[in-house]
Amino acid sequence: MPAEAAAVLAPAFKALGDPVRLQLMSMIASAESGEICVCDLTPAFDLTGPTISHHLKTLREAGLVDAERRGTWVYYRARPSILRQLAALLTATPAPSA
Amino acid sequence: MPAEAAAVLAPAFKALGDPVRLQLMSMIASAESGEICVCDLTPAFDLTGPTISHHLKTLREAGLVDAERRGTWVYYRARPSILRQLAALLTATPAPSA
DNA sequence: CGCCTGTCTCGACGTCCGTCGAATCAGACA
DNA sequence: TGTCTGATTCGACGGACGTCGAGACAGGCG
Repeated sequence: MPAEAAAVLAPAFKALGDPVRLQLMSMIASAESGEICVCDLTPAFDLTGPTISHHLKTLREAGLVDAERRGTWVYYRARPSILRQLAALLTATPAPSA
Repeated sequence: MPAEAAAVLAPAFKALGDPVRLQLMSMIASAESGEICVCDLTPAFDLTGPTISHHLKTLREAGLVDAERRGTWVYYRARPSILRQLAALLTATPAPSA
C-alpha cells in the first residue's frame, strides 16, 4: 500500500476510532428507512447536542455519511461505497500464501 | 451495536487511523513469510526509530499485531482474526432492505 | 569481557481532539 | 412578524497524540 493511499484512507478509520462515532455510524447505517434524524441520535448518548453535532460533522468530513435537511429536521444516511472500500482493505491485507 | 461493543472495537479503528500505522499494518499483513522485521519497516519512513517503535506498540496494544524477538531482531506478524472482525462490522452495517 | 547493532523506554514539546456553554442559523407555525 | 424548536457554529479548557533526542536494554561477536 502506497503512502498516498494510506493518507487517504486513514482519516476514515480515524473517524471510526471514537466509541461515540462508531455507535453513531452503526445507528445510521442500520436505520430501517436508510436514514435517521439527529433528534433520534442525540438522546441515545449522555452528551450534549453540540457534541453529537460535532461528531456527525467528523463523520461527514470523513465521507462516511451524507446529511440532508428536510424542514426542521436533519437526516443522516450512510455511504456504503466507502464502507466497502475499508472492509475490502481489511480482508485483503492478510497474506493469501500461508 | 451496544455501547460496550463500540468501546471495545473503536480502539482498533483508532489504531488504524494514522497513515503511518495504516501503512505499517499493510506491510506487516502482506509480508510474504507472514512476518517482517522492524529493520525492514523503519527505513520505509522518514521517521526516527523510536517513532516507528511507538507506532508498533500502538498496533500491538490494539491487538492488531503480535511481536516476537528472535536474536537481535524483532519480528511482527498480523492477527487475521481481529481484521476479519473489523471487516465484518463494516460490511454488516449497511441496511440490507434497500 | 567490551563493544557494536538493533530495539525499546523515557521525558519533553507542540498540536490535535472531545467536551461543554453560549450564541447563531433554519424552518415551522400562530 | 414574532417566537419556538431543532441543529449547527464558536470559543475555551483539559487531556491525549505524534514526534523527537537521549538514554537504557538485549543479544551477537571479537
